[in-house]
Amino acid sequence: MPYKNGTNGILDEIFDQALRGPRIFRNKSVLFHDHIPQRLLFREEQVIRLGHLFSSILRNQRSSNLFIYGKPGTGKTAVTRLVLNKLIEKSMNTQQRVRASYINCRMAGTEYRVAAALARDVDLKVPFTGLAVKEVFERFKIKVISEKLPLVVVLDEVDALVSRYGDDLLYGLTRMNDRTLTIDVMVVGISNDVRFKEYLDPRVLSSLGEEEMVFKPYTPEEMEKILMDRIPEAFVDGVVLYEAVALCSAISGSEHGDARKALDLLRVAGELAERIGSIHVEARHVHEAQEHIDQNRVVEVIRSLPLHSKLVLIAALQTLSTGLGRVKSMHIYSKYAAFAKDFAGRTLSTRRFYGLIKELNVLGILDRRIENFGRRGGRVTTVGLSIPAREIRSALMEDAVVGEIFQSK
DNA sequence: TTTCCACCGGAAAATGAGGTCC
DNA sequence: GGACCTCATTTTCCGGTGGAAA
Repeated sequence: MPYKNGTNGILDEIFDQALRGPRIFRNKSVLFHDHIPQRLLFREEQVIRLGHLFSSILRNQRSSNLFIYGKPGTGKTAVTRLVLNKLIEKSMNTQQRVRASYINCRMAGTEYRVAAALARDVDLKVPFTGLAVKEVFERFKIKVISEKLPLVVVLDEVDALVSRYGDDLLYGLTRMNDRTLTIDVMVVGISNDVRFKEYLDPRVLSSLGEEEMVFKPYTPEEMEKILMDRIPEAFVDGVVLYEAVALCSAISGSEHGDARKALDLLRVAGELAERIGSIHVEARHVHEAQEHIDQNRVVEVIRSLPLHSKLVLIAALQTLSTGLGRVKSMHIYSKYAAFAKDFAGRTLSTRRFYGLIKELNVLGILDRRIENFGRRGGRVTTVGLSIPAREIRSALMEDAVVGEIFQSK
């Protein structure tokens, strides 16, 4: 579509349409993951139970540690944060001060960063790096003991921490309730992985698992009611058609009852409807939203890949363009090695190359299989594409270095 | 049944850049 | 300024793999 006055003209038309076009959203933010609603449908039981557990802390008594598990999008984080926020609010309105720390271990990334986040939540200054984890934890412990304030620590996606760094930090936290230390620390561990408990040291398991909570997936009917509950706050009255809500519930219901997926679909469907000037959010917008989310994910993933992963992808594209459906990974490696030498100045080892192929497979871009060709051929990795070559190529073209390779070939 | 191929992949070590502490 | 720390990435080492061929 040609625009007058170049970029300025494009922006004028976009902004004018936003001002003139029909209004779809009232408050879009309630459809984002980080929004914590005032009430959580179908989770009243969990809210009440967690409230009872947290209330001991408010009475300055030691509370049982808690382990929460359930699949993604079942409300674990929302319930915990809702009750935690209420606890903090209550403690501020009364004389009973409570310290609370919520840390997402996957977002934090490393054991050091989790320890540093704990320390910062009790108002300690901790550098980004340079100290031993034990040192940071020791400073945190000294501060907590000196303050004598009850503390609630919520470690979300705790499996990401334990699977990579072991359970030393968890052990240290659960040991803080030792009778010789006169402080009350409640540890709440949240995990998507039920088997996570198998990796824990029995001492940590017996302490962390004093109480357990399981969050079951939402049924499609429950999901529909949750969406209906958010719609009056999120959208202008009468904008969202029932067919769109039913479809969002059905799609997310088929993916283990993930409420986050349902909210994403509804939000993106609303954005698409708004963009084309529609006065309603319809089922067709939900279908488009699903495609849009999948496509955007691929483009974003490829765009954010490091240079050598992009070079491996180009090598795979070029090797596969010979017409074969699948190729041996070593054929891709020789092509990659030539690109890497010319455009990156060095070539990664085959071991690292296998790692990159595996990562691209996990990301859903390459299809990696291990096949056996017997005594002559041995056991090799063969590679195909998981998504159309043109999609990969167009995402890769955005990179200056990689675009140059395409132009030079 | 054994041998052999051509990698595969786990574990540990190395690297280099960021930092703190004394 | 030197010892020591984290962290992400990469390399090195070496035992493992599984099915066709011998």
